[in-house]
Amino acid sequence: MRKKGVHVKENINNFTFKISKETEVTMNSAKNLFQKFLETKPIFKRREALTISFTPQSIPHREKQINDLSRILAPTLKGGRPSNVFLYGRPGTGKTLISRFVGSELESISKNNGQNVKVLYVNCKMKRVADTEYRLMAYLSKLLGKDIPFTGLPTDQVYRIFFETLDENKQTVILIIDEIDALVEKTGDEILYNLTRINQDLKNSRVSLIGITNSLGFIENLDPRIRSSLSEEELIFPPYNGLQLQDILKERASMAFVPGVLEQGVIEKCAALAAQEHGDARRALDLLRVAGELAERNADKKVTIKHVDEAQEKIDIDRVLEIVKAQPRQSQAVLFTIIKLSERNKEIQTGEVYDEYQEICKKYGFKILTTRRVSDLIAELDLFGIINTKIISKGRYGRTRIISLGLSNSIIKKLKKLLYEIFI
DNA sequence: AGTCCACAGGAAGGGCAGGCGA
DNA sequence: TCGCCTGCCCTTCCTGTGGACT
Repeated sequence: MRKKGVHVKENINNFTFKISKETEVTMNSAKNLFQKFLETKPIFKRREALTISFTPQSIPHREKQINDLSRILAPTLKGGRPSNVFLYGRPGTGKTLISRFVGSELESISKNNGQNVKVLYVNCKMKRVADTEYRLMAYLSKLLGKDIPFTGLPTDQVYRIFFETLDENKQTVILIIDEIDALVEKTGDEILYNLTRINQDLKNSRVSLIGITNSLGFIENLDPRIRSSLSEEELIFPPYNGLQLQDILKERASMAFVPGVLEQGVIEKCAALAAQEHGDARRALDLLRVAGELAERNADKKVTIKHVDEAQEKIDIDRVLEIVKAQPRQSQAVLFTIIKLSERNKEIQTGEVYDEYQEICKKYGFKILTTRRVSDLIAELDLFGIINTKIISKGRYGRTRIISLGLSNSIIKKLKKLLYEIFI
């Protein structure tokens, strides 16, 4: 006898199993979705052309920077040591792309010329990879083919291993250190002092540094000895304007999309939105890629301006959710406290946050941290752009941070749901 | 002018985990 | 196994701050 709401579905590959009516409906809708997806004409031809890891054959509106950097690195081809160089510019202005692009060109030309040139790239914002002195040295040694444990060795030994590995062969090494300001902020500038003096300890090899930073004031705060040797040459990367971003997007879109799928005005809209974000080409590419993905997901035939608007919101939500998911539990508890308080008041003070935070800790069984630590967690959330803070003085009633949420209502709603799920 | 408040934030160090070499 | 090293998270202690109040 058949049970109510359950029936027997027979023999897919000789298996017999029972499924409920509800499950059958879900399976059918999934089947329909896959079918619809298969029947829809593809939108993307080469999606990766819209990702930041893609290196295009040409880079519009950066001819000057490419020429300047090439001129600085050219002495390598005649066995000389090029000057150390510093690249400045806002995010998404092409610093990383161009340094890697010129680096790989240099590597291939030097190979043809019988020169041994190696370009090593490291991003100091890669957490747990290259964000401390030890890890940076270990990572660079690994790039040179020498594995060093994650921890355990004295730092001077890690330096020694790196130097020895470097000096094993006669070669010129171009060391690209991206987000160099993040490294110095965390570990101090001693590491840069050591790196800028690296050639004094090498017999066979030569090393040149390319430092990359978004922070224009970074170099001013360095020790003068490091400043003079690190920035022997400097290149500035100005932000792209709307028209330049359009050129970049048109070129990438022709590689990424099937011809004719982009509605009139899509590229212009992505470029305009990214131009508002300080001319960030990365943002423009993300917008176009996500708009395409949303159209593909809806099985739409064309990418429209509506998709770009949706992409804009999706990127913001995803960014915030990813950051919050990656935070330690205590930081999430502090954020949860701020969200809760902001439902009552638009502006909150540190003291209120700490009082409410203690209640939340008791409720969810977390350890209560000190005010000092919570103050740091609030500062970190501010740094991520999730909250906005401003230090004010209330005269006799002390100094405090005024805290507000810098997010739209839809993001706050999703964030609250996410934090509830994590805590329960 | 001096005092006071409620913090901000720097410095030092403790405790723990992960890992190495002897 | 033990001593040593590093990174990380955290606490404790301390000084600094700036405007209202006395």
